[in-house]
Amino acid sequence: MATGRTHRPATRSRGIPEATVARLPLYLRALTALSERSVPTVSSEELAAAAGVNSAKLRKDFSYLGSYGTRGVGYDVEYLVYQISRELGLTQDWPVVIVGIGNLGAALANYGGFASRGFRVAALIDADPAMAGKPVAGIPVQHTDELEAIIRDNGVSIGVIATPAGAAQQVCDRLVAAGVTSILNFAPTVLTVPDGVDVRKVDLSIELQILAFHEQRKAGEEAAAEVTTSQAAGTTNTAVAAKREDSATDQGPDGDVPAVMPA
Amino acid sequence: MATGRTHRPATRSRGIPEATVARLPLYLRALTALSERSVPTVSSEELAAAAGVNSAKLRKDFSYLGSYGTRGVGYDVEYLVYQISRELGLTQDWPVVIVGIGNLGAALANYGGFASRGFRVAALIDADPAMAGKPVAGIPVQHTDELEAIIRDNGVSIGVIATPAGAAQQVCDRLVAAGVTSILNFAPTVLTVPDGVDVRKVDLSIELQILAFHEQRKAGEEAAAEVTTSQAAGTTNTAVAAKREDSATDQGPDGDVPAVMPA
DNA sequence: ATGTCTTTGTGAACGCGTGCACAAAGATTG
DNA sequence: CAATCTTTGTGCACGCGTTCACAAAGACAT
Repeated sequence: MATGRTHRPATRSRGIPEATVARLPLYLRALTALSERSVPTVSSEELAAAAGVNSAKLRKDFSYLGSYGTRGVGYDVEYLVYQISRELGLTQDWPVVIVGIGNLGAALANYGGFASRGFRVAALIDADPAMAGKPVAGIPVQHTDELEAIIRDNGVSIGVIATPAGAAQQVCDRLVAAGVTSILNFAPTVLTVPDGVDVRKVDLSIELQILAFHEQRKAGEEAAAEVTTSQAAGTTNTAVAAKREDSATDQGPDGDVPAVMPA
Repeated sequence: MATGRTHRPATRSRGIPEATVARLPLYLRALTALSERSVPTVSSEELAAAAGVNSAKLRKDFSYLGSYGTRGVGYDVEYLVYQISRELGLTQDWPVVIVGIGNLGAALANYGGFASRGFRVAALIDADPAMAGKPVAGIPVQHTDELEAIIRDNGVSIGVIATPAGAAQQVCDRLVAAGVTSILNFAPTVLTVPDGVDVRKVDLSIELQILAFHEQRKAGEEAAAEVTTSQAAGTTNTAVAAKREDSATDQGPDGDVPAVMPA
């Protein structure tokens, strides 16, 4: 179901599979919650349930990081939090710039989870001169002209693009030329980047379309079932077995306000 | 380039792989752009380049829909737009509710791409009584108390959750109980839903953490390379071969303003 | 009609990710 | 110290998705 798609076919980081890397933040979140409740240890079974994954998968994931568990007991929560944080590079500070301060950009700037885990909003950038100087989330918006200087002076390597689709590639090119090597793209466009630059995309429109597909399929099956079984009673089957969502592959929500691209 | 038509409607809709479904919106977007430029046909090679995927993969994807291409010519743009739209269920109207009208919820409500492709914002719902009646994106916000009635009266089957993490599961339960069977979750939490309900999650925090991982890895390799190769000249390799991002799997941005969950 | 050229559609091989099932490791109890 | 019980770590098999490579199909030229 979900997205979580890997981008590059190759580049098996350092032995850690891409699918595992995508799940580490999930484990980290569950572990942090346990840590706050002062739970000392967890079994793979418990943690897997909290993260919504298979316990065998979780154990295999952790095995790529090393043997941090104790048989018969489980995993030490604090220790695991540290190990995963370190593996994900969250023990260091990551200055991030957000380009395109429309509705979405502002929402991202205000997002609390940003600062909580090593990420720091170094600057907000927008092409509209009228926005310049106006504070958003306590940070004054700067004009696009300053982009290169901002990247350079703050040592920014991660950029978030929340511009309309039409401006995304251009912004991307400038970010990359200025030294950014990781981009999180919210604009509904396929970005072309040089080798060595990572791009992850988040596309609302795509997510909705995927849901619509399954919704349509469900409706079709329901109709078909209704025909074959004459008239069964309560067709509205309300919650029976609980199923957990699984990390799917890839994709997400999407662009900004005046999206140029249609779908 | 004439377009011989030998298409069979090929109702094979049942066996479409999930990975293919996730790419169809991508193709559709590229095709729509071509359509607006009045391009009559495209080859798999051209379209694949526009969508950022392998051409063989694209052809195989289309083969699941049926034989809509013409050998020696390519695919008829308009026809393909229609077929994919139909397959994705975009030829019908999908009323959607957005729950949690904070920064993110408002951004989503204002998002233009919503209406463009079969999706219609049926209602905005928020738990804050002060928000009730206030128009956002031209639509008056309604109180959570109305949730069940709204779902029922509008026949809503797709819900978007943009609440803080702490409220997400509760909102989800109410949506599902009211009849929603597809959920797009922006809150940083794992949602538990009954069987038959689809959940896709979009988590900004996770995306950033994945980028940080690769960024750290790149920094490490760079440092290692620097040691081995003494001092090579321009370490700042600026754009050489263009590599396209690929549809990954899963995941995305994230929650709302006052995110309760840490990471 | 025949031949050439382009592009599709797909058979087959390969690699990654998932989940089962179990042996090994360690804690715990007596 | 021995027996028992719990939980990890992983070998293995299976299935999905990707990619290559090519035969078949059709357009186009002569």
